[in-house]
Amino acid sequence: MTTFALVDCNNFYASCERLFRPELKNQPVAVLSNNDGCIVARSQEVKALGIKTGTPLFKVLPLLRQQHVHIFSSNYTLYGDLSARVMSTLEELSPIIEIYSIDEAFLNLSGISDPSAYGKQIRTRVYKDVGIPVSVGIAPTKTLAKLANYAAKKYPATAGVVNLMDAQRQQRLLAITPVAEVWGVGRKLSASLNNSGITTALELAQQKGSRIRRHYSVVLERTVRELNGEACLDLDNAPAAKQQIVCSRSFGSRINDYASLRETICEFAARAAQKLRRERQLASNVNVFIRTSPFLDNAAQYANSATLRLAYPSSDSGAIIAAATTALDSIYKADYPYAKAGVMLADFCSARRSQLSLFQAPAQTAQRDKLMQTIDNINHSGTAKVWFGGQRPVKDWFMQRDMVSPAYTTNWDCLPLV
DNA sequence: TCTGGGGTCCTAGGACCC
DNA sequence: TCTGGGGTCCTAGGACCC
Repeated sequence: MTTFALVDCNNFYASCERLFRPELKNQPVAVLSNNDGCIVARSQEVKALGIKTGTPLFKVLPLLRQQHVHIFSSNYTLYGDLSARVMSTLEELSPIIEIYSIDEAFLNLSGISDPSAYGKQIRTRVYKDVGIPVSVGIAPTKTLAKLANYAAKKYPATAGVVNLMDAQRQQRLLAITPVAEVWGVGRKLSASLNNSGITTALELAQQKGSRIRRHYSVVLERTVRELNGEACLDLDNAPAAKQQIVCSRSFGSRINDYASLRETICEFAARAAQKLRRERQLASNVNVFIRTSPFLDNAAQYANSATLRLAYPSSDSGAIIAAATTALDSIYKADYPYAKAGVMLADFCSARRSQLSLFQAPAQTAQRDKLMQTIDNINHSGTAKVWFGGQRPVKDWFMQRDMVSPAYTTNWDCLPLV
């Protein structure tokens, strides 16, 4: 039997902000989404105020002010760097690890004689090395490890580590946990399950798999099995190649003219192409979407998207930008206040075994590859220094970030002074 | 006034093949 | 008028995750 551990950072973004502002310890901290739109991370004190993740800032701003909550714009440079530090510490503690998201990872603790003690060590070590508090859930399946981690966070008496290897402990926790907290049960499913009288995780676990499969899906059936200690999900050590790459943003202010929208699409296309090259993949499909704000109900709405197929798979910024602008031209309508747009790349194949084009000489392709590589090398650090003519070179024009903290760990000019 | 961004997996249905 | 059985591939849409 495998022993899974789920290590999850506590209030990750809020903890990152606090790390370099020690005076904010025990103070309420909230972190905002792009454009300072909604709340995406909250310290314990803010959670206690009843503010939910995803709440639009403007709805709770008076309350936050009144409670002296420290508000931060998102600073993904900082979070990404601290995440990498947490993950490399975890890799030293366990040879097999699956990085599941920016703030959590599954570890394989099979063969460790006292997993609970090891869980405590993990906590201590990450806090000492990186300064970020984590919680640890241990169980024979990933779904149960998720649940154990939930309990480690929810119940202070656990001191941040819950070991669910024992079947009776599993039952006790499942019985007091709402079904909505189960990994894979979201809003729609929990509402539907509640209607059928299934309100706790234990009640879900006691369902017959075949019945769940008939009424819901094979996915939920797998969840039921996992809740009963039958491991259906393996630890995924080497992340699979991406199947799509998206670059999209809501705008800090509406875009009303074609020229600006075109520049935005070029910028997204170039960034997506760069991500694609980092993945060492080639894309065949380029999709562009544009839309007005669905929240302005008195204004005329327009949303559309178009997909273009490239003549041959490519990661060439020039080819992808050209396709994206062509797609944009096919859906653009004047006189709408555009609020969001994006570029999606899909239908990938590996750059290592790509199909050559009948109409393009291999030497020419190699030359373009070299050009892209050179551009990536020049742009490697910090803001872009080389770009295509259609892109807008200034990068901060469409995003509102009024309360952003310094890039303490990645920019010499932002080093904290002691 | 102000509502994020980036992903995955599964299913159903249509077009098409022999 | 009747119209098999077995399959693939693609797309759209819906659910979920952080």
